[in-house]
Amino acid sequence: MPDQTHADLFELFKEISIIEQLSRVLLEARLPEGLIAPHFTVLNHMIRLGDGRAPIDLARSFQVPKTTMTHTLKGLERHKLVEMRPNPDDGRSKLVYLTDAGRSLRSEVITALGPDFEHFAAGFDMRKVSAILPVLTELRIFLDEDRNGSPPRSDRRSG
Amino acid sequence: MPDQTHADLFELFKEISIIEQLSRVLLEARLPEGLIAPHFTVLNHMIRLGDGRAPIDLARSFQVPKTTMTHTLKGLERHKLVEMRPNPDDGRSKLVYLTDAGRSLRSEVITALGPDFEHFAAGFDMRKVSAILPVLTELRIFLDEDRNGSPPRSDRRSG
DNA sequence: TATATATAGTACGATATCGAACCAATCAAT
DNA sequence: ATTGATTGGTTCGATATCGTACTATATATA
Repeated sequence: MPDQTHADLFELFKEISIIEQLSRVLLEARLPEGLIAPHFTVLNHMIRLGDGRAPIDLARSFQVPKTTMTHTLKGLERHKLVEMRPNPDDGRSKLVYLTDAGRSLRSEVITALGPDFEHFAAGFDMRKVSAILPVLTELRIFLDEDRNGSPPRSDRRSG
Repeated sequence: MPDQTHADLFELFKEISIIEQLSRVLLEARLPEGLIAPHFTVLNHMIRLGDGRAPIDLARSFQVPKTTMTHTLKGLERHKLVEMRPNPDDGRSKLVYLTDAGRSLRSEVITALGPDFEHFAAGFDMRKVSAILPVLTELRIFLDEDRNGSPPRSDRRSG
């Protein structure tokens, strides 16, 4: 039997995995037909951190293989939520830009989530959420920086 | 702009989504070829809560469509980590049992994660993990119970 | 008992994820 | 400038996820 530290970490990741799944289902229930969580996540990321990045940068940010990002971006393109332009500084790469429709959709989804959030806040002590948020952020940053030290299993990092 | 409650919840689920993905990559790096996180998760679940349940029960527990669970169990069966027997009490259903190999594998994976956990504990204040764990559990329980009040989008619930 | 409804599981098709292999462009080292 | 290694992106094949539709069995109700 592992020690308490191991047990806590095991439990931590188990709870997080379940919460991720349940919250993903909630999000996807508010997305238009044909879009799933990764599509929305990419839109949100670009609005927050700026568009005009290369797909490979997005793949790194989300820690997914570049083939996966290619596929996700194709979906967003098909729905006219982003558009791809050539990168004037590098003939190999493209740059991803949000369309007006992309920006609008992101806002609409957030609005549509409002009642879900209200319902949540009505049944759960939001002070507890606020209390754990900084730790989760710290945790995410730690894991995110840490992975850059581990050998990648494939082209998940940098190709 | 949504209020602080909305912003916190949005942030909460975003962080959890990222942590889930990073931790899943860590777990899968320790799994044998051909097995991914859901396979391990099902093994772990059966060891903790007992085997001999029907696939539909597992699907409900993990909040995945029953077709997904069928597929996951097929993978576990192919690797001889579980075996399916008919349910003597219900001709429609089967019961899923762990094999010795299944039990062993689960232990081995946990052992293999040991160094990862040690590394983690060396770089992150474990008291913070212990502190947020009860809230995450409470959160998971809330979401999990809450979903039973919402209309399902398909056969994710109960078929 | 007969029939309608509900449930467990599977088959199938569409899309998603991901690793391997590949191409074109870039960069590094002469 | 030439050559070799690296990098961004795509193609392709394997597996995963999920919704729809279907079969078989069970349950409810006439």
